[in-house]
Amino acid sequence: MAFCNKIGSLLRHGISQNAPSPMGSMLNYVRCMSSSKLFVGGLSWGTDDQSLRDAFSGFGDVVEARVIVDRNTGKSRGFGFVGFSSEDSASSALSAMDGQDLQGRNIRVSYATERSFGGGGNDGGYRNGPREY
DNA sequence: CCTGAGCGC
Repeated sequence: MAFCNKIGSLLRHGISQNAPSPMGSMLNYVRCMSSSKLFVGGLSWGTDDQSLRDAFSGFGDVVEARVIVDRNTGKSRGFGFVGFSSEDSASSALSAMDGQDLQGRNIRVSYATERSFGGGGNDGGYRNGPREY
């Protein structure tokens, strides 16, 4: 998995030798399993989980497909996540659906920053500079 | 009701 090096480099770009919080440092260090998860942005307001999964299910086995909605209003935020069973399917779907049209809107597909480590320690502030168009 | 950057508790 050569992707780990690339993603790891991107993630390590935001940390120094010292980390303010121990848990936060762990979040930064171990993040090597996001190779099969995709972040889909620029979705239409009417796009839901099923539509997202149906759109990506043709490129591989979609393990997880979720459109993020606001917790307060319950409205669609316009972006979602798609998890594949293999990296090959993920990369295939990424190159195939990135910048394409979905439900009348141009979507942006990129590797997602796996949240993992759920618990309450919310650092926030990391970004995957995927590609400079 | 309009909206359009952005990473799921």
